[in-house]
Order: sequence, then C-alpha cells, then structure tokens
Amino acid sequence: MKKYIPILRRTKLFAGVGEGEISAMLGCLQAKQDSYKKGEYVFRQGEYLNNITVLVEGSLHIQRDDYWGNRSIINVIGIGEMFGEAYAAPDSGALLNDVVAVEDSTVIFFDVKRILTVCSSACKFHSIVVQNLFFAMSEKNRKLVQKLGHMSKRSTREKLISYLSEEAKRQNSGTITIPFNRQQLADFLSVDRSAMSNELCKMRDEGLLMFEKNKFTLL
Amino acid sequence: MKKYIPILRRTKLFAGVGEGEISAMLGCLQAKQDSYKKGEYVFRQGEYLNNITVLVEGSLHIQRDDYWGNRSIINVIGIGEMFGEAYAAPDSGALLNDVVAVEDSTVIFFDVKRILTVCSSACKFHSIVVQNLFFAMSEKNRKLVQKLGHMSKRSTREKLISYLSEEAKRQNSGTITIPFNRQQLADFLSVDRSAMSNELCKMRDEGLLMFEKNKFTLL
DNA sequence: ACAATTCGGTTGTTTTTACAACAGAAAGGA
DNA sequence: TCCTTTCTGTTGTAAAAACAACCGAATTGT
Repeated sequence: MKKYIPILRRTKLFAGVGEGEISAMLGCLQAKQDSYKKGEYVFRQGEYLNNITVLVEGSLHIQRDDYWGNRSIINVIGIGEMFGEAYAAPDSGALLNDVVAVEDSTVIFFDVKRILTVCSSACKFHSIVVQNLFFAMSEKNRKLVQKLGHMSKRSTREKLISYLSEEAKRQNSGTITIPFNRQQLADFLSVDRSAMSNELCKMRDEGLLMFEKNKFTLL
Repeated sequence: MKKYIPILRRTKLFAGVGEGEISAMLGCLQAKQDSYKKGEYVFRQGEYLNNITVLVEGSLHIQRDDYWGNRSIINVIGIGEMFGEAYAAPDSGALLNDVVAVEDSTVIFFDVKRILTVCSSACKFHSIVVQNLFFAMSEKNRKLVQKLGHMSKRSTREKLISYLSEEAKRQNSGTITIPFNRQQLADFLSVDRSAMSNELCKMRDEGLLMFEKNKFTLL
C-alpha cells in the first residue's frame, strides 16, 4: 500500500497532510487495498457499505442498469477521487448503484467510523481529514447538481451543449477529452446512442463543434 | 431564535443534542435568523455562501431558470432540512441555483467555519454536530442520485412512475401527498406540463393510479 | 360577492426521440 | 496477418414529447 501514498497525498481527502502522517493514518483508519480487472464490479447494487473508498489506479463508473437493461452512468471516478461515502453512514441503506472498473483499477478502503471518530492518539491530522471529507462531499454534491442541470435539458442537442461546455470550462480549454465512448456518453446523458450520434454529426455540419473519437473542440 | 430550538432539536444536524446544548451552540456558531415572504429569494444564483442554513418554518425550492425561462426544480426543502451546505466550502464557487420561499419561511444561518473548527470551549456536542453534518450530506447526496434516477427515465410516464413510487416508498403508503402543483411537478421532472397532465390522465384511465390535486394513490 | 388570477385538463400540430437494422472503420486477439 | 468484436455513423419509421392555444374550475384578493 506504501506505493500509493504519493497518490493519496494528492487527493482531496488527504489535502494538507504529509506522507508521513498518511502512512501513520493508514493503520489508524484500518485501510485495506484491493484490485479489480477491467469490467469487474467493485460494489454491487444492494450491498451495504461502511467505508469510504479512494481510487488510486484506473477508472470507475458509478452506474445503474434498470429492469429493461437501460444503463445509466451516474458518475465517473478518476484517480484520487473517493466514492461510496454517501452510503457509509449507519442508516444510509443499501447501495443503489453498481461500481464497475472500466479499466484495471486499484482502490483503498477506509473505515468511515474511524474517520469520523477522532482518535485520541497520535493522528493530529485527523481533524483535517474530517474537514477535507466535508469539502469533498460538497464538491460531489455540486457535481451531481451540475449533472441534473444537463439532464434537465429537453433536447439531446441541449444536453450535449450543456455537458460539453461545462467540461470545456472545467478543463479550461475549447478542446476537451471526455472519459466516454459514444455509448457511454449516451448512457451518461440518458439518450439514445444513435440519435445522439446523429445529432453530434448535425452539430458538426453546422459548424458548432468538431470531434474525433472522444476529443471534442467547441467552436 | 429561542422559539425554534425545539425544531432544531429534531433536525438531522442536531440529532442527539439537547435543547440546552443547542441554545449554547447558537452563540458559538454565530447563528442568525431571517424570514422571507412567499416568493422571496433566500439566495440567488451567483452569490457566495459561507454558511449552512436550516429551514425552521415554511418551505423552499432549490431551482434554476435557464436562459429561455425554463425552470428546473432541483430540490424541495422542508422544515428541519438544511441547504446551502454544498456551497459553503472555501473553494466551492458561486451558487448555481436560486433558493426561493414557496410559502412564508424562516431560516437560521450557521457559520460553516465555526462548525468545522471544533472549539476548545464548552461545546462538547460540537463533534456530534460534525458527524451529523456528514450524515446529512450523505443523505442529500443519495437524494440527488435518486432524482437522477427519475430523470434518466426516457418517457414522461416512466419518470412519473419512478418519482411517485419512490415517494410512496418513502412515505410508506400507497396514498401520498406531493409538495408540488402540476407545473412544479413538471419542472421537477423536467417535462412539459400539458404533456405530463395528459399522461397522468391516461394513467388514471388505465387504472394505474388515482389523484386529486396533489394527492396521489398508486394502484 | 365579484373580478382577476391561477391551476388543471384537453386537443391538434410540429418537432424530436427512440428504436431497429445495417455497414464500414477501428481495435483487439489468436 | 486474419478473424472477430467493438465502435461509430447512417437511415427510415413509429412513438412520444414539446409547443401553443384554449377553456372551465378553483382560488385569491378586495
């Protein structure tokens, strides 16, 4: 697990905490590590969690397949991001989504009780982590609201514009790379893939944007 | 502000804290109170917040109007619920939504820094509140994901079923009262009001449900 | 009680989407 | 390299939603 300490150091959860302290906290927080091959499930819908999990290698999708097989991608988890935190509280009930590795991935689990209960021992930085946890959850929250913003748009075109322009803002560039192929983007925006593909090409023909694979340029 | 202490006591934020302690914390957390008439704005899009706010009287909508006047209702805040917490962190940026009173309302503001920074003085219950804050944010998070679940449905009918059946589950009854009129429900689910009204009547004629005003019975 | 406004339902038209089926290109594996 | 699979774009059709316009009922304010 030692090898991932430099990565943990750069996460929101451990912002402001040194590598030495993180190393010490790994024990205090009962950290456990696990790896998953592309396509494997980290968590499944219906499971009960009691840990906060941080991705240190690879990439994950938080998604949900409904009864008819329609997939909805809720969120993408990149390296350094945490997940599962919303289901780690005592009365939060079962997980409503699947968490699946979209490439070979490694995660580290932290016991949530141990994070929230400030220990009396050496971990001075514990309270920083609690604050960080709050900030990270705030951010996740805002991200979800932004996604609601995209999905509240009535047409596929508007959804695309809403998503791509926000992504351009976030990546601070007119040319962006998205973490989706076409099917995944459609599942993320909850639209039909072929209709979306069609709309994208129309937008390209109208000179609104250019794209090649998952690289888009807004004009 | 004293008169609202019994209400605060029943909130998620102050769960497990006695009235005496709450009373003491009001000062410690620099609580401030304000009231709004129906239709008035508590916060506006673009504002910067640094407090967590709890509704103690009335009802609020978290909503957003886009460029063309399409309204999207993100969330409903009932008595005892908190809001604004996702925008109270230092780097969270400006508020993306409006918060508007849908009836005469009263709120109490708490300075977020003071909540997160455990004071050395008498407030023993401070750390409980920090935990509560985490749990409350978790819950809000799950609520947003549930809303994404409704909005990810492709048809108006599916959106309605998704929303109403979740609400029936939450209210633990086949007969539920929703906090929306037709226009608001449409804005909440991001569909056209007349089309939705039409669909509701079709569903009623098919024997799927019954309704009268904002009271629905699922069959 | 009356006038004005809001609310909910209805209908017809236009636009958009979902769905299905297919084909060429690209990627991946043996 | 060849074969297989995945990915993306294209087209046509059927279904659904948005939009607009309207009406009667209910509600609100004076």
